[in-house]
Amino acid sequence: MSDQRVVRPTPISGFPEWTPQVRAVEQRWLDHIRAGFESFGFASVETPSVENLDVLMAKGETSQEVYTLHRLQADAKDDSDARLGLHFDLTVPFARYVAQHFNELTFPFKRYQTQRVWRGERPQEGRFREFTQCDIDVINVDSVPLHFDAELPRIVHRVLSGLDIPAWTLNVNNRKVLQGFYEGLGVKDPIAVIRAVDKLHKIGDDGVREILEGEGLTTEQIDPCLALARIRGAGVVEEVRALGVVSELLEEGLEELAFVLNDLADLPEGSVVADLSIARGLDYYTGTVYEASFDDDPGYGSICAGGRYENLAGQFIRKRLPGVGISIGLTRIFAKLVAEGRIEAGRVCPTDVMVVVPNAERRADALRTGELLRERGFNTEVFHSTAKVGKQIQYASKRGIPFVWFPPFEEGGEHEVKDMAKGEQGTADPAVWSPAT
RNA sequence: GUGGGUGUAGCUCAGCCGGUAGAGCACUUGGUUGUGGUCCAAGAAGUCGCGGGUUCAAGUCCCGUCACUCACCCCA
Repeated sequence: MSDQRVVRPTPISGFPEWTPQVRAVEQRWLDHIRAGFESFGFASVETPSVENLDVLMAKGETSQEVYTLHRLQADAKDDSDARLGLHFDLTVPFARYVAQHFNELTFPFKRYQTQRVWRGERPQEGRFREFTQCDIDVINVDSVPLHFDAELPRIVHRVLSGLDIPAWTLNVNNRKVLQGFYEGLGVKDPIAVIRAVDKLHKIGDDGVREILEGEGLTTEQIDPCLALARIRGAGVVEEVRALGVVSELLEEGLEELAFVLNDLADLPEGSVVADLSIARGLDYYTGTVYEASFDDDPGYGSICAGGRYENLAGQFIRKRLPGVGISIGLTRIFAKLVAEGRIEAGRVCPTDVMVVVPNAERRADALRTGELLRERGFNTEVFHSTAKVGKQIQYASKRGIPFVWFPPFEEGGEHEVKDMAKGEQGTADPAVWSPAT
């Protein structure tokens, strides 16, 4: 080592990265998810990593910590980039996208979008500043059929069931049920109640009661709110009605919820469950809401979430464009398995065959052999120098390459191939050889 | 943003009551001539996060700072 100064590489908190072995698995996941989305007819869309800040803030809620863009060399007066921010989810960019390409799209527009998003939060386990979301949304003019509210959980179920991950449950609720119920109780600020009840799993009944008392609710109001939040599973509609609260919005929400659940009745029991404690914070959702978590570790956070929103794109176009969407938190799920050592490492490299270069004179022949194998569909690399044969094989071994190819060491000699796992070696013809014995 | 923990070779860490750094793994080379995963031998590699202070002397004590990490908040 020289006495040159070195910039010590340190991990940047909240920006995960993987070894090739692990990345190989992640790529398989991505392929699987993509195929799952496409099997339902959703089309892929990709949007820039940045949006205008006023687009990102269109919701009016500045609760998200947005990373903004600026050039290092920009002089103090130059704020030409200051209006750009990295997107913190894919729904807002999607809404903008739909408004912008309105004329070119066919509705209802069904798209999937798998991209990284950025949030300037304090990272910790399962929570990142850069992570990948796999989003599917349906957006339509004026109204979106309720069938889509049921189709999205079905897609998620199909996709997640194909991945080797711990047991999870997708909880479903409907904002109208909560809001209608609270209104029926005469609560002044239903949103505040939704926020409080959303914390039920963490702070318990007493904690929620305390907050609600602070909001000025009476015991006669708080008790039904807590009772509502406890309702879960089959029979939710009847149980809610049994609480005796009446409101038009509540009834509407119950009917929607019942419709969705009924549509999903064929899924394995326990995979998609009605849970009236799910509220989804203060997001833009107005109807159906989804939230999935691991059964054995619900505190880890939601691994998949979404819902229905009325008119999200309304900020960008003078049309009513409601939608329903759901997002799989790929990074959060994947990182948990990586941390727990549950990812069975994939290949270090995609190479099927490594061709040995016997010596400088035979290199051209080795390259030709590599080309032939490649044309036949094998991922083939020709060793990068003329090191000792032992070194070359060792390299293949470390890289987990299953076959090492030996071109003739002398003009006119025979090719040989070695099965690294078995340690067996024999003559072979590169024009017809295949690893299946 | 608030509070706690940690910061020593590429990685995981040790370093007792202060006396100018160690292990394992990884890496390089060798164990001769065309063959890996084991073994043996040798070797290379450290601004002890950074800055300041106390001291004859600091990785070791004190202060500050940065980074990482955990909890809260919030969320995928």
